[in-house]
Formats: sequence, structure tokens, C-alpha cells
Amino acid sequence: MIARDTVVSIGLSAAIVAVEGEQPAVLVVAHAGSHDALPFGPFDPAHHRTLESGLRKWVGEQTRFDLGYTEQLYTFGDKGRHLPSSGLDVRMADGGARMVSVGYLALTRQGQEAPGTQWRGWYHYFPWEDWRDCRPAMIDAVIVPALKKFVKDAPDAKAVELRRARVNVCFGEGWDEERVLERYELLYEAGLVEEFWRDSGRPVKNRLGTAMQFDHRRILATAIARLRGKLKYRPVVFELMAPAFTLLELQRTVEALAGLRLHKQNFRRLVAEQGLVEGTGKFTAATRGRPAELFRFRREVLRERQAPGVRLGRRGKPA
Amino acid sequence: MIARDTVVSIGLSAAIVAVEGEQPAVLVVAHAGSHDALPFGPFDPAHHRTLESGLRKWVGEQTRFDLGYTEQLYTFGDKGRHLPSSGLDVRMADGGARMVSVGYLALTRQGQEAPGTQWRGWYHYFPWEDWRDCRPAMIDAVIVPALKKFVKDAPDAKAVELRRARVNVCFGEGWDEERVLERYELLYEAGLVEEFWRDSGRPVKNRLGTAMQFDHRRILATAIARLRGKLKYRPVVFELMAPAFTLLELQRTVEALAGLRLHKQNFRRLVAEQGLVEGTGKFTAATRGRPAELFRFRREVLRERQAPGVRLGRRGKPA
DNA sequence: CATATTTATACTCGAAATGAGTATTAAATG
DNA sequence: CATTTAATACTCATTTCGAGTATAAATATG
Repeated sequence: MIARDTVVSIGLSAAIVAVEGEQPAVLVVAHAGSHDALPFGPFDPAHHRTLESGLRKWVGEQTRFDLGYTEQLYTFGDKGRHLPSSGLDVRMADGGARMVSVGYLALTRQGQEAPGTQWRGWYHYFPWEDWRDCRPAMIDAVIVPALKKFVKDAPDAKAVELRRARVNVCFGEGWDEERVLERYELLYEAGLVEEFWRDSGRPVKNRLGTAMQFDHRRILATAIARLRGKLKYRPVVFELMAPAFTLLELQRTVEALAGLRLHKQNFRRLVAEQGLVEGTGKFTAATRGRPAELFRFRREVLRERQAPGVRLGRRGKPA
Repeated sequence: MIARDTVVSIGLSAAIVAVEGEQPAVLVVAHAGSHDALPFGPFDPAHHRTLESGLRKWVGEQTRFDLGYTEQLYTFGDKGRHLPSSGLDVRMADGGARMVSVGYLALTRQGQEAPGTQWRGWYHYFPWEDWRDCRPAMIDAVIVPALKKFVKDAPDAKAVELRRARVNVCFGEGWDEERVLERYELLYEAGLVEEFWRDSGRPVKNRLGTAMQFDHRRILATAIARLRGKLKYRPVVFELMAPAFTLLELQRTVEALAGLRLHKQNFRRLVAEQGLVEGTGKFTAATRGRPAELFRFRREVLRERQAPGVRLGRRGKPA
């Protein structure tokens, strides 16, 4: 028998990403007076065969967006932390079932958004993640000192060591642009992020970056991390590009997502060698400087075997 | 209000993996007369704060295993395909809520299993995935011909092209050991796998590999794919090793998981350069051949910054 | 005991990939 | 026409990778 308490509702949240003018942006539902939220809806198992079809359905209704590429990110079920059940969600307000939320990443090109939704640069939520100009000053000015305190305040020597290691991996020497989620979770635990105080019902003491509703900033962090990783071994950037683009535009898009600058000449070499693009023979209407050739994505690479960017070889012959 | 039909049950399934004697094995619940299943249980939101704690709880009860490393894989919600709702599951037998299943990967070392469970080599379920000796003969003998027919039987020219591309990526020239799920899904759609016939309620026509209950083989495919990928950029193999091991044992374990042979000398070079292991000064009690030194995993690498194996450089200076 | 067999480990070497440039070309701007 | 901005070609040293060869240290076997 199914007890009432083995039953949950499923919420679907989507980080819908586009890049416009060198800024990666995410589509948010902005209510006046409350925090931004990701487009968010319930999964209705009676009407949808798969989670993804449910997602496409209400995203279509709510945002008028036709999702192209989508990818499931993670399923969060934490009680009391980050989740709608700890906030105010009408859908849950009648004391109904616990909610579990499934996060998705979707890539589109920016178009006209539906009323109530708007594009917002993702570095508003994660200002420490944009290293394109330089290491963000706030890291040394605010984050590292606060985290040092967090390390010192650990309950015992072992916890100190553990925290020190985490801080070092997240904000120490070197920068792994993929560890977006790890960094956010660390900042959360260290109480540097508004959500921490809200979830624990205490007055807000720190607020790094712009907060979001529920656990949506965590989902967005997961999305960014996933996208930054995927970039390198699957040709997903092209989902974000116009049908024709210059190589510099492509590079700027990748840089915007990765939050890093790349070496121009080598970037071109790489893209060309992989056979990811082909010239169209057309050129940009002159803006400034020498006009650039317009390229298009060679969809064929998807069929031609082996995902571009995939490395790791080292295979030997049978023993 | 929460309508009855917006509510679902959550099932948690775990692919618990260990490697013993060069065979990667997965812990299954084997009922006489029915197919093997992964350890599987409901998520009880009333008693568990997170999905993972729920998982650990009943896995502990059901299998007596203390899970070490765990990782969420994917959440499947397909109706009518692969899922319990299309099979016979006592938990669902009273016509209750739709089930959504969350799959997990867990890594352990093989110990004594609980009654009713047993370790089973994962290549029983995926015989085409083991390329350690050579390209499995069944691929050319059975799979490729059957898939050629599948391509030809596509409804229209466009579908033919799409299918051809998929077949090529999955079983054509080159072998991407990570595409385990893609290959399984292709075999499923082509009706080469027992689950396809079972899910569609027709008599079984083909059965490649050993079938599992519900969608568990799909979850296992996801687990293998994830693990094969993760191996390369995070030191997860060590979760499967004894505290001290020889470099050859380590290599054999990696090979078992990847389903490939590696070049011995280069493998050593790589492992050593990454600083992943350190010698203990002890040597194996002589079996045959020169005794090998015993190594241990240097857990410190996890703190020393940057995940071992991570590549991709190509970062430039600010424009 | 000599020799074959196993396995471990060190070292080499060419090919390819990578990081970091320099040089040259083609336009617009003033 | 010099200057600026950008595109694109080419170079070059370094590192990484793939594929070996060479040597060492044990057991097994005649």
C-alpha cells in the first residue's frame, strides 16, 4: 500500500540559458518584491509520459520559449534547505506532499520573452565566477577573509582541516572554472549567501551576489558547472549561436560561459582542426577593422564519429 | 491544491559497483524465476531529509552494505517504458501513484553480501562493452547486421539517415567507451534487447545480454557510462581498491571498468606524474615474477588543488 | 644450477598537441 | 596617409602521448 507519506510532488525547474552581447543570461521570473526564480512548474504525471515532455509543455506555456537542447541536471530533495517547502510556495501551502525538484538546463537563443519573465546576466548571481577581465576583486577583499574565519570557527581540529582543504580547492591557487557548485555550496555553508540565512530562519547577515528563490541559485550553479564542463567535449556552444557567426563571436561566447579569456589564434586553430565549422564565403558588414568571415556549425560532425573535443587515448593492445 | 494526479512515488535504485578479480560487478537482488534487479526501495519523505540519506538507509537494511562514495545518476520518469509501472511491482500493485525512479551509483569493495543479493559481473548485462581481449565477436556477428536492418526499416528517408548516424556513432569505426547508455538505448529501440519486448507487451524476439527488471539495465548503463567518464578526471578508482595495491592491480581495475587494455608503462608514468599514489616500501609476497611494490592512494591530492586528470588549458590573457 | 618465464620498472624517441608568440593583411577612422 | 582595429597565417619551444626497448628481480622447470 502506498502510505500518504511515501508520496511527493515533483517540481521541474529550468535554467534556460542564452548569450547576448558577451553576457550569458538566464531566463528568470521576476516578481516585484520577491527574489528572482527560475521558470518552475509541477510535473503532472497524468498528462505527461516523461519528465522532459512535462518540462517542455509548461515552459512553452509560461515563457513562450521553444526549448531546443535540454539536459537533466540533478534532482534535489533536501528538506529544510534551499527547497520550496522551506519557503512560501502556493503549491505547497495546503500542507501537501513534500516536494522534490528536478533541475534542467536548456540552451536557446535570446528572443522575445513572455510577460513576467526576463533575461538576467548569470554573473549577477555569481559575480565571483567571471574572471574575464581579472580575478574578481571581491574574492580577495571579501570572500577569502570571510572563509578564513569560517575555517577558524570549525568545531574541532579535524573540521578545520577539512574546511581549509575545501577553501583551498575552491578559492586557492589556480582556478577550476567548473567548480561552480562546489564554490556556491561552500559560500552557503559559510553563511556568505542570503539563502543560508533565509533557509535557517535567521536575519540576513551577508549577501554575496543576487539571491534567488528556493534552491534556484543552486540549480543555476549546477547548470553553469555542467555547461562549462560540457563545452569542452561536446559542441554545445552552437546551440547558443546564430546560424552564421564570426570566429570572434564564437570565442566571445565561449569566454562568456567559461568566465575566462582564451588565446585567439589557438582557439581558431582548435576549432578549425576539429572540423566544427565551415566558412560560408560571406563576410560581416564592416564594423571596424578587417571584416571577418562568417562561419556556420558543421552539424555533420555529430555523425562523423566521436564527439569533438574528446581526448584521453592511452589505449594499448590486448595483453 | 494538490490533485491526486500531481503526486508520484519516488523509487531509489542503486548500482553498487565493486571490482573483484578483474571483473566489475554489480550487486543485484536475484529472485528465482524473475530477472535480476538493482537494490531498489521507496523514498520516504517523512523520515528522510535528503534522497541520499533515504538511499543509504534502506541499502544498509537491504544489503548490509555501507555505501562509501555515492553519486546521483539520473531521474527517470518514463511511463510505459522500462519503469516499474509497466511491470509488476508490489509497491505499485494497488494502482497507486505513478513512480519516478532516481538512480544512484555507489562504489565499494566487495564484502559479504546479504541473503538474496549477489554480485554479478556487469558484462553479463552488456557483453558488447568488454573490449579487453578484442572487439567482441557478437558486434559483427549479430549487432551490426540487426542494426542495418533497423536502419532500412525506418519509416522515411530522413529517419533512415538519422538511424544510420546513430548506428555509426555507436558501433561504427572507433569506439567511445563512454557511450554505454547511447548504445543500450539504440539496441532497445531496435528491439535487440528483451526489455523492449517486455515493455511493449509482445513476445520476446531477441535478447542480447542478460535482461534486468524494470528499467534497471538502463540505470546500470548510465552508471557504467558515468563511471567510465569520471575515471579520467577524478580519482574515483581508489574507492574500489584495497588500501594497498600494486600498480598492475590498479591498472587491471581501470581496464576492467573501461573495458579496454592500457599501455602498461604509460599508465605508470601517468599515475606517478599525477602524484596519485605513493609507494609504501612494502612488496607483494611473491607470486610469480618480480615482486611489485605496494602503493597507496595519496588522499592529499584531493586537497592539493585541481582534480587530477583535468586537462583543457588554452586560457589566454585578458584582451 | 641454468634457463625460460613472469612481472616490474627505467628509459628512449618520434609524433602530436599546446601555449605563447610574431608577422602580415584588410578594412575603417580621422 | 598614418593610425587603429580586427582577421588570419605562420613559427617555435615545450609538453604530452603513444609505442617501444632495455634491464632487473623474482619463480618455475628441466
